[in-house]
Amino acid sequence: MADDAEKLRADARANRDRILDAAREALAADPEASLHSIAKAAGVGQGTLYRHFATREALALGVYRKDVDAMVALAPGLLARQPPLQAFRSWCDRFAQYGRRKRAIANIVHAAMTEQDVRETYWPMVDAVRRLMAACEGSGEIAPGADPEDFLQLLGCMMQIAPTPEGEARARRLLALAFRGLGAKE
Amino acid sequence: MADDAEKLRADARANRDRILDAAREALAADPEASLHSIAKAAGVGQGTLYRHFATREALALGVYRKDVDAMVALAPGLLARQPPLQAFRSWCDRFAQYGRRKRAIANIVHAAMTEQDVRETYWPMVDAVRRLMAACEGSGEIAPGADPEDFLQLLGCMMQIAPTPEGEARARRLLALAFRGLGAKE
DNA sequence: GATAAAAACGGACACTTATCCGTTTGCGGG
DNA sequence: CCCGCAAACGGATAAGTGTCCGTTTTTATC
Repeated sequence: MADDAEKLRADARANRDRILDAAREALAADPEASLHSIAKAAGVGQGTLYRHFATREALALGVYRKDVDAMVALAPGLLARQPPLQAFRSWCDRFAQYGRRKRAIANIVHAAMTEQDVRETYWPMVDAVRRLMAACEGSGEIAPGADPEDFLQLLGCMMQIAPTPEGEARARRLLALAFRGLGAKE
Repeated sequence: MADDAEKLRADARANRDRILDAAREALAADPEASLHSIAKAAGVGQGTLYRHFATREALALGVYRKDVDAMVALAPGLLARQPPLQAFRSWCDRFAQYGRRKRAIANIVHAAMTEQDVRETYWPMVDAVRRLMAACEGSGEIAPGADPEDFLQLLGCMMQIAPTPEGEARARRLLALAFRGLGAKE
C-alpha cells in the first residue's frame, strides 16, 4: 500500500514530500497550475519534479491517492449498510460526482484506464466495482456477466461531464441508463 | 452548408485552402503533427494558421468535415434499408468505430460537445441520433423518452477506447449495454 | 573520517501551443 | 489609375511540457 517512496535516498524522500506539499496547495488554488511553477514553489528543479512524477496525472495521483483510496474503501461499508443495488448505485453516484467536481480525479481515472504508469491505481477501483457488481448479481438485482472494467469506463465517461446543473442531470440519466443496461430493476 | 470561407479576401481564401491541403497531408502522416509544422508546410506564418483555425480541433474539423457530414448523412440511408433498431445499431457501431480509428474524429466529437467554436458541428450529429432514435421509438423497439445528446455523449466515450482487439470487444459490449439501457429487445 | 560509486539534483534546452502587433496587401471609391 | 484602409499576414514572443546531462550529494565501505 505504502509501496511508493520506498528505499529512497533521504534527500530524495524529502524532496518528494516537499513536491507533494507544494502540489497540494498549488492544485487546490488552480487545478491547472503549471508543473514548472509547482517545482519552483517546492524549491526543486523541474528535472526533480519529473523524475518523481513522470506526468501531471502521476503527480495528481500522489496528491489525491488518499482520496481515491477512500473512495475505493467506501464500497464495503455501503454494502454492509444497504441492499446491494442501492449500495452500487450510490457508490457510482458519489464516485462520478466526485470526479466531476475535482477534475484531477477524473483525469486520474482516465489515465488509469489508458496509461501504463498509473495502471496500478486501476485495479483497486476495478475491484470495488467488481465487489459491488458481484453483490448485486448475488441478490439477483442485476443480470450476471457484466464486466467491471467496462462499467468503470462508463463511470470515467460520466466524470467528464461538466458539474453544471444540466451536466449533473445528464449524468444522472446516463447512470440510470447504464443500470438498466445491467438489467437492474427500477 | 458551404458557409465557411465565405466573403473572404482572395488571398485569405487561397491561404485557407493551402493550409487545409497541407494539414490533410500532414495529419494523414502523423495525427499529432505540430501546428507549427503544418503552417510551415503550407507556406504561411503561424498567425495565419491560428487566425483561420483557432484550435487543433477546428483545423481537424476543416479537414474532416466531409467525413463527418458523410457519417451524419448515412443515417437516412440506413433507415431506408433496414429495420429501425438495426439501422440505429449499425450506425452507432460504424460511427464509434470510425472515431476509434481516426483519433482526430473522436477529438472533434468530444470538442463539439464541450467547446463553443466547434459546437455547430454538434447539431447535425445530434440530429442523426435523434432521427434514428425516433424511428426506433416509433416501431416500439426502444423505450421512448431517451435524450439523443445523452446517447451521443456515450458514443463519444466509446470513441476514446483504443482500437485494439480487446478495445473493440469492449466497445461492442458497451454499445450492447447502452442499447439494453434504452430498452432495446435483444 | 576518507573515498568512490550510485543516486539524485536542477537548470539549460528543444519543442509545442497560442497570442500579439507592426507590416503588407487586396480592393472598392474617387 | 491610385489611394486609403480594412483585412490579412507572419514572425517575434510568452508560456507550458518534457528531456538530457554535467554536477552535487548521500551512503556504504574501509
